[in-house]
Amino acid sequence: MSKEPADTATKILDVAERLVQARGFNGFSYADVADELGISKAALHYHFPGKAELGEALMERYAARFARALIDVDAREPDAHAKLQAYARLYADVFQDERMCLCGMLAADYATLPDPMRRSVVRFFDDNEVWLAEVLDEGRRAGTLRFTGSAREIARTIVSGLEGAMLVARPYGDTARFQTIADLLIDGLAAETTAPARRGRSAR
Amino acid sequence: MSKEPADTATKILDVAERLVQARGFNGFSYADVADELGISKAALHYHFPGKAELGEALMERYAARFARALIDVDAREPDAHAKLQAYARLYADVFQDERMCLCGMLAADYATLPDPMRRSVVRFFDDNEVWLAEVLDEGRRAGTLRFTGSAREIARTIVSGLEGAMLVARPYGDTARFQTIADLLIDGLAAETTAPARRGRSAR
DNA sequence: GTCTATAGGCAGATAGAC
DNA sequence: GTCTATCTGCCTATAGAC
Repeated sequence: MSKEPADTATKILDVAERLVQARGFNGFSYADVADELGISKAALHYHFPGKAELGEALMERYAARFARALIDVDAREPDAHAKLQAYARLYADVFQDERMCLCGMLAADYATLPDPMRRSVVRFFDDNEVWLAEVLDEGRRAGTLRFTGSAREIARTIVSGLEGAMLVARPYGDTARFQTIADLLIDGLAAETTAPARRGRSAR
Repeated sequence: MSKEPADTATKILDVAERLVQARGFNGFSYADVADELGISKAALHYHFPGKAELGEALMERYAARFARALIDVDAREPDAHAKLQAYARLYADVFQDERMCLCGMLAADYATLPDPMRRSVVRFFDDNEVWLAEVLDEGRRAGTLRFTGSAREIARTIVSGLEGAMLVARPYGDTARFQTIADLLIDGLAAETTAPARRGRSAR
């Protein structure tokens, strides 16, 4: 399903997305995208008036795609721990050909971003934390996850841990390096036992 | 100590470092630095022939400063857990006025960096992992840290966890957000108890 | 929708005077 | 060491023909 020829706007977004994920928002140009697609820069400006608008469209599509992926995970995985692993797999899937998570990359470029893009980046992290916190609470209620303290704080640790794992593993071009860290985060922080910040009794 | 007037080269490095940490390597220009110091771009080129050389000098100084800081930590903190906390504090100190860790930021810009800078970034992460792994092993031997599995993998999780925490917390301009995650990483991953990846018996 | 042509600005960098 | 002046090239963006 959904394998139509893909119109120009979509092709532009595809190429731009890959370039931003690999090189950052200040590391690619309209010329890069135009050359790769064999069209003129003016054609890009027809579809996206300026780089700011292109960036917004990029974020909008990425966030929507990610939201759909989370709904899929909720539908497919019954267990909270499995949901966390599926969540980490979403990141692992992105971590190909030198790509960062789009929002992780834009978080690095944050100081130079136009305001609408900034808001999208923050919203992305917020949404992810909310989803993760719900999964964590759900797992704790069901007994498949054990942790002490705030689910929201664990959620933040997972988001930033996965973003950081991509950031640091990318220079090594090493998927296994990312995966090992992701496993430690998920299995160590949220499953089986986790040490509370101070003086908590250990689970099990 | 060491509060001499600071020569031009040092002032250039100071300004450039802050700009790179805040805006990324592709988000600042010679003109930015020159304007802020009230000198000409040509003067910058006298001290650092090109942006690549400036970047290398930036990395060199940053790595040396970080290495000294680790030696200080080793000298001041007797306990492995305290060393980890002091290590996290090094990151927290950097996390001011919208700054990222220099190497975290350059990891994001990695695809666009000249080769010598790339090597410096990787070396920085390698050195940090080696130091952390030694602290972790030392703590395990002394009984102040408890974890199962490879110290090197835990070390990688800490490095990327702290880098990711900076990356994600920065858009919120929230130091507490960073600190909470750092505490969870250090106290949860390396102290007291930590769950092994699969089916391990829990410590304590 | 896509093109060519071009504007206008800023990037990194150099020459040569002081 | 630092300056002014300048170069060349790329950047984002627009105008107007097809």
